[in-house]
Amino acid sequence: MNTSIGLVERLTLEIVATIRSDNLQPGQTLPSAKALAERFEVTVPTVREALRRLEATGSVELKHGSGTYVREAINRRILDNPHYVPVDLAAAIELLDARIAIEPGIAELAASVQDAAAVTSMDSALDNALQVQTAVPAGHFHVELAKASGNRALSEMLVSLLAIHSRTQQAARTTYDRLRDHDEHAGILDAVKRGDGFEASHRTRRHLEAIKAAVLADWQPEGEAEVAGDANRAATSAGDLR
Amino acid sequence: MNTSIGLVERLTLEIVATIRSDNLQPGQTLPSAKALAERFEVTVPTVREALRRLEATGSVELKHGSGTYVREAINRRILDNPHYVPVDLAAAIELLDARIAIEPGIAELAASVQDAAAVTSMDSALDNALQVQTAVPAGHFHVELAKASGNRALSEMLVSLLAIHSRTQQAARTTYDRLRDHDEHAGILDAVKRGDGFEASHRTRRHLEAIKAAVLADWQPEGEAEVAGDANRAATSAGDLR
DNA sequence: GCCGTCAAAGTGATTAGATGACTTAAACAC
DNA sequence: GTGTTTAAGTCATCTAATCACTTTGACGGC
Repeated sequence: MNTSIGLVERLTLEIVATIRSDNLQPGQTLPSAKALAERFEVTVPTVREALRRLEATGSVELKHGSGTYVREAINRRILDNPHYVPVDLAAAIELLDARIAIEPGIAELAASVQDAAAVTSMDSALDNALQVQTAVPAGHFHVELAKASGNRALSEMLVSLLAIHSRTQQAARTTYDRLRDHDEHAGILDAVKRGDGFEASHRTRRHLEAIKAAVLADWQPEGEAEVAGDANRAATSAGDLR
Repeated sequence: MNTSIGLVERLTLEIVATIRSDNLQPGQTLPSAKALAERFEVTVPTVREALRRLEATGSVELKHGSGTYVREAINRRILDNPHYVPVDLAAAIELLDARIAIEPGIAELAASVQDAAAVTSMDSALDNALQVQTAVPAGHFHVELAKASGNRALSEMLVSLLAIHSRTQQAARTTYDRLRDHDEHAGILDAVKRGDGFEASHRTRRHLEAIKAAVLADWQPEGEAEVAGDANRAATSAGDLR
């Protein structure tokens, strides 16, 4: 009866269960594929198929010659599709619209929760933004804001949106000013600190709508201007979709 | 240079690419594993590992003895983690909070978009709800509402939330009345039809908060009352988290 | 003693071939 | 024409082996 699902899928869930029961944290290594095969009384190829499943969902990482490592996403419930390919500017706008729809609510929640630790994280995210920026970093202001809401489902959704965005990004270059970006973030953070949910929500919405407007404006000149002034551009366009 | 990613991951992306370029739709079958192995000049186990990745993300389904089938999720960007296990009542509340944070915005969007076809879908979803209910059906009112927003990222997020919820559900039984549920849906739909975004948003929020309140109230009696009146309960508790 | 080189062991990556189980549909008998 | 049987195609799993990469520790030069 229980065998209505395949051996591989069952094995996958068993591996996840042992990761949890053994309290393995992200960064730690799983037993070798051979060891897992013996423990669960299956063969190595079967184990590998199970690990590939977990790899696709970001739960583990297979490092050639090194081992299999637990990854953060094992604790996430909402993921981005790692195999999704089509990325154009329309998709970028759609993602921004999605953010406009959900982030004001997140900001409002964050203001009502008032988590001290989360506020600190947002503070440092504010500074980080003026430095270098990586792909979808922990320390991203909007992600920290979502975490401050205390609702993991919400922050996971935002992380997913931003992850997708980072793959779309090449198509959507923005000229959104870095300093303006910083100022608006500071305004949102201020409202959150004061516990003013309405203001936080409102500012977040305006912030994202301004970014969207900037993206659309940047889109207007169509084919041209694509090649011009890369160096100059880089100085002002780094603020980007945050 | 391009080989910084493994053979399996590259193969996975190539398979997705050919599914798209061959315009294979959900329900159609992929070439056999052996055929794929020959086409991409790898061996069958390697192909299988790639297919397992796609299986984990819901992009394909491997049917024993039959074939490999394309599935809907190949067109989704946001997914639920199929390997996520821990599910308790606190998680259910968190998911409801997430819905409260995002669905009002979705309803507002839907009201402003005014897609005729989507409204029709919501109409029939309204009726379906009084009939039997499956897991996370297409035809679910809130999903159709999200689709009516015209933003796929939003509807995908909601589908993910509900999919997670359906796995959590056993822990969270609600006494939310089916008729009340229907009436509130009708009210939201009415507001959407009128293009009254504010009203649609407001009603959605109240609707979800009422459900949350019902879930919490049901939780109060803690350990007791869990076993009592299953038959009676079933008559009124079917409305559930919609 | 310290540090760099190198060899060996451990681990994942990929291949190869074979067997079993399940599904489907065509061939066959009635 | 209908039902059963059979055969082909397909996924599922296993066994066995080779290759490639990483890490570590021993060895020897400095």
